[in-house]
Formats: sequence, C-alpha cells, structure tokens
Amino acid sequence: MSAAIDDDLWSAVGDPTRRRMLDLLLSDGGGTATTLSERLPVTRQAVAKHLGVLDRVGLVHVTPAGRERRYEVDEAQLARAVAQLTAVGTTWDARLQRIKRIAERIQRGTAERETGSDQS
Amino acid sequence: MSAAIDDDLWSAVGDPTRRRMLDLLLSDGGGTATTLSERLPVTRQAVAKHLGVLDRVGLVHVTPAGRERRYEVDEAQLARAVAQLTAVGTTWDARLQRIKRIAERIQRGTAERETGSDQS
DNA sequence: CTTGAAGTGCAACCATCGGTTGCATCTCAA
DNA sequence: TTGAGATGCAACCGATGGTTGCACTTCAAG
Repeated sequence: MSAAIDDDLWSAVGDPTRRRMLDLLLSDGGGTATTLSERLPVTRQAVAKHLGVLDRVGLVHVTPAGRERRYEVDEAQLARAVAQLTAVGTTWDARLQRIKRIAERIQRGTAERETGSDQS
Repeated sequence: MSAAIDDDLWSAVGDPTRRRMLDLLLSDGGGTATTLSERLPVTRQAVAKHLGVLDRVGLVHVTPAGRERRYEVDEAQLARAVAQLTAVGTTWDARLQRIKRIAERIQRGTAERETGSDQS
C-alpha cells in the first residue's frame, strides 16, 4: 500500500545534490545552471543534468532569458513531493507503533502464562 | 541547513525496492532473502545485496538460524530515518509558506505603489 | 551414511546514473 | 567584429541495481 507512490517524484528528490539544488533555488528564488554550480561541489554539466531530471518530473520550471536559462521551483509539485515524504513517514510510524502495541500485548500474555498455569 | 543529513540513511531508504522490503519486513515481522524475493519482482541475489545495504546502515538486523538468515527491522533506526524524512518535508514546507507570505507582501507593496505615490 | 533439496554466498557481467572533461554553439556587449 | 559569458552535446569513468551461473552449507529423508 504505502509503496504505490509516484516513484519518479521520489527518486528525483532522493538524490542529495538535487535536494541541495532545490534548497538553493528556494532560498535564492531561482537560478541558472552556472549560478547553482558555483555554490555546489559539482560541475555545471552535472547541475544541468540534474536540472533536466527535475524539469522532467515538473519540480522546476525553466524560463529562457537571452543567453541564460533561469530555473524556478514549481511550488505545487514540490508540495506534492513533500506530501509523499511525510506519507511514507507516517505509514512507517503507524506500523512501528502497531508493532509496539503487539509486543506489549505479547509481553502481558507471557507474564500471565509464567505466573499462572505452569503445568508442562 | 536542511541538507546536512545522514545521507547514508536517506539513500538507503531512497531506493524503491528497499522501501518495499522494509514494508514487507514490517508487515510480516521479519523474513529471509528467499521469502522476500518471492514477494518482489527481483531475484534473491538482488534482495540479498539490498539486505546487505540495509544491514550496513543498521536499518535491519540479521539472525542466523540453521541454514536460514532471518532479517528483522531495527525499529529505532527506522524511526530515525522517518524523522529525517519528515524533517526535510517540514523544512521545505516552511520555505514554501515563507515564499508565499513574501509574495503576498510584494503584491501589497505593488498595489500601494500603483495606487499611491506615483512620482518617479 | 548418502543423497538431494533448500538456503546462502561469491563472481562475472550488463545497464543506468552521477560525475567529469573537452569542444562546439549561441548571445550580449565593447 | 570580436571576445567573454552561458549553454548544449558527446565521450568517458566509477558506483550501483540487476541479472545469471556455480559452489557451498545444512537439514531431512531414504
């Protein structure tokens, strides 16, 4: 159930460099492959490839301006990605808590059996 | 700031197959490479490699039993991973909302300039 | 004890991906 | 026109997710 997710969106956000790029684009309010690469430990070409990926899944949106190509974050799509992250998180959270409750129940059952009828 | 995260943990959870494996291990309460591969669209060897990755980052924990190697989820570590997911999510959420507020402020400022003092 | 099936582990191989370097192309400004 | 700034394209490299093939342990049945 919880795994039936838009895997393209997730894997786009799954790369650490792409997350940092999104961070930069958000805090700077947009940028180009060159400006991003100046603030990242990778080359412009690597950044360009990542921007291509982010563009394909709709997380960013490009505007040609002269000899520049300015990229900006698509807020709605990023909100979707955030929703998916938290969705997976809450699903696992729920399962972990359910497991915890079951474990406690078993504990109680074991305690009863240990103190109560002890005939082999 | 939001990118200074335990990248090993994140990338371990970043793979869709590994997420499904964690799902299965949680719902079944553990399993082996063979039993998991029977319920996944990949071979046992691929599952074994993934289990190795999950084991290295401490997300699962193995118990040899005869000719089997039973894997179980380390709940505490998975809780940490969940925390990281939601942390990134809330960070982006906060930024998106901040951007929204700034946009509104600019809108108001533009409106004032358009209606009010018009001297260049 | 032997035999065979079940479960694993190891190694080679392939495709994809993140990253690099090198070069060609386009565009703005002097 | 000429050059610097920004981009695009292509070849290459290493890591990784995936596969197949084979050897090794272990349990159980004969």
